[in-house]
Amino acid sequence: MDLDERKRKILQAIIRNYLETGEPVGSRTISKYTDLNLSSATIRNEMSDLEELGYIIQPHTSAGRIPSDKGYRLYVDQMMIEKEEQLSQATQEVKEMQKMLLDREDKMEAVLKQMARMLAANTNYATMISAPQVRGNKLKFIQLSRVDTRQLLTTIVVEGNVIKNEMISVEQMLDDEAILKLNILLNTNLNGLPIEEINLAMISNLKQQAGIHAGIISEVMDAVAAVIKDGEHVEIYTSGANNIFKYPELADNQRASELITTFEEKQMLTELVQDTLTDETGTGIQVYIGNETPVKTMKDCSVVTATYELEEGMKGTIGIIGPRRMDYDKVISTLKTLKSQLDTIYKKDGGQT
Amino acid sequence: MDLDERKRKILQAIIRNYLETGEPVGSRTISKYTDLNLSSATIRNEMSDLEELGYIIQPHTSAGRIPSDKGYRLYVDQMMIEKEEQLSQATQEVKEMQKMLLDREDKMEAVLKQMARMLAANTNYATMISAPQVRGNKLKFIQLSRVDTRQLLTTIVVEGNVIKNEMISVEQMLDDEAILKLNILLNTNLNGLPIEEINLAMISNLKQQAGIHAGIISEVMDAVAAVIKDGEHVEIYTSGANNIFKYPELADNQRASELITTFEEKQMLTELVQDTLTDETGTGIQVYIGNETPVKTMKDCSVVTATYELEEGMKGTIGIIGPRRMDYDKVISTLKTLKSQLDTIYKKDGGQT
DNA sequence: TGTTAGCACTCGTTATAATGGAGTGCTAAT
DNA sequence: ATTAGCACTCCATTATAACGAGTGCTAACA
Repeated sequence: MDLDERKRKILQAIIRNYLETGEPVGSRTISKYTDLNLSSATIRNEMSDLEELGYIIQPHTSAGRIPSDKGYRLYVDQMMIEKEEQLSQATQEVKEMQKMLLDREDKMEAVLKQMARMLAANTNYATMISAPQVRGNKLKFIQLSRVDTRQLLTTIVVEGNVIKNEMISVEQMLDDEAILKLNILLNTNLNGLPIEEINLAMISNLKQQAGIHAGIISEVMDAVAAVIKDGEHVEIYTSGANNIFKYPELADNQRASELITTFEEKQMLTELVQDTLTDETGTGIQVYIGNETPVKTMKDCSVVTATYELEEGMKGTIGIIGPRRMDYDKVISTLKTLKSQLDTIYKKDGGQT
Repeated sequence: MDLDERKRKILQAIIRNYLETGEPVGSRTISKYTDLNLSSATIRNEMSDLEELGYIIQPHTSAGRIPSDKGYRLYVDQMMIEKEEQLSQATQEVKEMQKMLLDREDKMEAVLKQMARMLAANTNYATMISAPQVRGNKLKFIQLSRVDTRQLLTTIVVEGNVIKNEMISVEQMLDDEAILKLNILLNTNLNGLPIEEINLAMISNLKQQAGIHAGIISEVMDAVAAVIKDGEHVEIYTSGANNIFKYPELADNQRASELITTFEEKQMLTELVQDTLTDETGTGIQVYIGNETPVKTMKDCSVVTATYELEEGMKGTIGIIGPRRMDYDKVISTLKTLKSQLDTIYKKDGGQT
């Protein structure tokens, strides 16, 4: 099953060439391309073997060969091994990003959006990036404040510094003392509590203690519930969707429409994030070739993802989506450095909401 | 310059037909289509006139005619007059939306996104919707709370209920009294103040009073500044960009790529919002045909926009972007009813952040 | 004077055929 | 095991023809 040295070299040459040109590559091309001086006829024989083994495909008789998914897979795996720990010198674009990331005072949302845009511009592929999923599930702080005669503001802070505000309208006016009491009630009972431990009994207990202000407790608890729900929702930013038009094999109406929809709806991209986060291979980089991707609309694409991690448990995903014949080398090394940048820069004390 | 009754009828017939088919329409078709019994030859003469007047165009010598922008313009204007105050019966889709809008407890962001999606699904065009621009510029409430030994939370509420939170890290621990003092300081000085009246002198005054906690005041003021900046940034949601692939005249790579980029970047859409908000025609509905749109990448599209208004000054824009041959009638009436729904439902006490 | 039938003409679209060339597979010679 | 040579395949390109929808114009008609 193993390929001998020569076959591997030829396969590699085919793939390299195809990545550049996007055209099926013939034996004569390879015969000149490689340093092993062989005639086209010899190459033809080898190619015939490679096809039989499933590494390359002939679109039709009398055309050159193109790599199959299996071929790409071998190529990528091999590449990953060779490049191991080389961790490419920071390229120009990565330096730019680094500079950007250091500007931490910006909201994380803005940074991520900007990063997606930058990656897209630099790679000429479509990109996505998911915000770090907040695992923090302990209530850290909860407070009611009077903003207005008729309006109360609830502020809820969850571990990991997720902050949620909610306005509550009240009919009868509350005096400062009542608010203070409610605050004490809420904080003494809820502070430090894992969210899932808040149950019905506890809520009704709180309500009872709140007396005539039970209604307010209800609304506060609704807001807490909303925080949980928000936390489950994965925010995803995308950029460079238009890049798919640069690759004819993706640019026909049918495919383009599907892909654009996928990027726009983002819903389906969460599957990708999920898959990436679970299936950890050690390097934190994953390559999906063609049908391997969990998102079916991307079966004609390749996807390279990297997971990054801020504090304990806060993980996010960066993904690059391009044609099968994407420049895996460049993409992977870019992601690798970017990942390590993120990991180191954000490692200590996390971001803000 | 005015068209006689017959010419107008013919023009209308041409446009109607073209809207449906997307194909150049010939004289024979019209001869049968209309109720004025005329032979194709007569129609041909009339069409020749209409072309000379610039209302229709011949793509090439032996093809039918298609409407020019001027033709569309006449058609739309005429339609707007006829339909005036008819305010179409609520169609099925509008009813759905109505139901959705009543569900006000949702975040406005979610509602708007959902609405864009719905509109896109119902019309088969691309849609955009801008969040109501917050004009509220008075500080309503400002507060520091201790969340943690090392972290303070700033909560800022601006008129119109825009809420902003910011975490501030402190080195030396603050006791409750210090925080209380700071809060009093901030509120007595800033509450009810229009944001633009906060100047350097005032800030340095505050800092002086804060003594050793001047650094915290700085950070709070930064957060206030951020609120202003946020307010200027117009949030725009889009949906149904993929719909452009349903119209061959927009679906070629060049155009599609441009349009997709426009939708993705959203930046350029703000021009549209701006234009819509300023140029008020009374009805609140505006129609841009082809080159009339302020966004140059949409020169092959038509855009119909509606402005909606919540409280005083809080205006937003809904836009529908489709091919020149869009179903103006349906789009306009849908937007009209939707607009009035929004206007009435949200009119009293505005939404939340 | 407005309307219509008739007809030659235009021109994009579609279908069909012809040509070229890149690339293969196989065979026979080295 | 390698290679030169050659027949063969099949896509892509180009050329050619046939088609037909639609026009403009003219002449006849009410």
